[in-house]
Amino acid sequence: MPSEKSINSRDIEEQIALITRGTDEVLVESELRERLKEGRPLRIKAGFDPTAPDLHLGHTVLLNKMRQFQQLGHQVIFLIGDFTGRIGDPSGKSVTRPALDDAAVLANAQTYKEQVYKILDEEKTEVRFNAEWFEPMSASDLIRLASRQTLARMLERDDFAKRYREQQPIALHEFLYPMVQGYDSVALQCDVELGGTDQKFNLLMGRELQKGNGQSPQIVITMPLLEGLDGVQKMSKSLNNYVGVDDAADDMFGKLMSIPDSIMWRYFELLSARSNADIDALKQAVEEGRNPRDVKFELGIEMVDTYHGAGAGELARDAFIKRFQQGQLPEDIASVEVEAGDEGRALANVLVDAGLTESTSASHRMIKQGAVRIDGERVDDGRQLLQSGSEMVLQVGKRRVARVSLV
RNA sequence: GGAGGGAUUCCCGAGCGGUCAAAGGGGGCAGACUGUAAAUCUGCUGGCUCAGCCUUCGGAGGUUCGAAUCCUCCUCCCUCCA
Repeated sequence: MPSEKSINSRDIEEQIALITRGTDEVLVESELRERLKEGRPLRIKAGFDPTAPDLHLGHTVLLNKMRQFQQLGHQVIFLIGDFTGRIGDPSGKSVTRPALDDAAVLANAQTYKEQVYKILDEEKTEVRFNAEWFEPMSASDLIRLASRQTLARMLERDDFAKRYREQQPIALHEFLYPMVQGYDSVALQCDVELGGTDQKFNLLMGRELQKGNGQSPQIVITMPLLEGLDGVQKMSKSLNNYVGVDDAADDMFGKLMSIPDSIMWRYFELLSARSNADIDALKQAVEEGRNPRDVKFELGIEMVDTYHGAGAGELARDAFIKRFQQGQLPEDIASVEVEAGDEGRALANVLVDAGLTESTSASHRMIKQGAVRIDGERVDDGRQLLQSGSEMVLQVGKRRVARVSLV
């Protein structure tokens, strides 16, 4: 970590170069330059929704940028939108989110901290909750805030325009979301706000509101959204195409191996700590015939090392090779006890009891498709009875395995 | 406040009195193949005591031998007018 004096000693252009690296947009770069010249630690904000406490690699793109600011000696504010979370972010689906009670918000915040400090420097992070300034706000304050924008302006936002066009419902309170989020910047007197490209509208709202409150408008920096495992849609929990920072090492590695080759370089660019020169060297190697799979191994190893400690990556890779390349069973198979009763229990039901299938209907389907094995032997009858006292390894497909003992 | 349109299985979307557990696509899962859980091909995709049975088509009633399909009321959404 560089010391505080580095702010002044570092060349402004050098800071700009680091800050803009990997960003989607910096609005407005000239303003950023002016702000940096002031020579004080800038207040850098990024907001997070308290309803989704499990961070995934998509979030880390932003967190890495926050850390860079910390390294340059600036003040990073990790804002937890406990109040805004209750409104429900309009982006994406129109499903109303459940209201969270205070206890749940606090618990989520705690989870956030544990995960976030794998990347951010705890000492240099200010954690804030926006209920702090919104709870005391009166109805007249809120209406005054709402008066600062127009319907036409709101409908410029892509989310809203699209939903309006497609005849999807837009509740009025959703228009308040950008206003409220923008007001956070006023309350915190931010110099810079970071967010995903999908947040651009909300981030710019902060500028508007700051101007209206006599503050200099914050500089807005958007980071590209990381594509999920499918390589097309953005990484998100709801699309189930994410790698969680808390995922088990083997899981994390396996998920990263499943990304299409085409998206591999994007992951390197946005997630890897490697220098551009190193990444270019890897690209060069693949062009010259190196197996892209092996380069993907490198990516998996680096990510697992980052979140599970040095050395964990190589272990995960070895386990992956054994299991998927050589078809061996994983080393640590979960053990499950299933009650069989006096007459024994049908295989189809045991699979459900052991959590390997969703329903007995699903069991029968899997068996019909040749996906089920008992101790490595493929079976074709789901009605066969398994007697109590026996023990076996049950597999459904390549990924679901359990050591089952019948009692 | 008025007029009209709509709500279908995870999602989109057909169906408009029986042959509907409900077309097609997406997603997901499985099998084969492979350099990987990539790509490609094939199959499956409500539940159960699974060659049979049971429960689904916004909700509640009703008509009918029989309703996702017809009627009544309710809830929610969209469009136009005010």
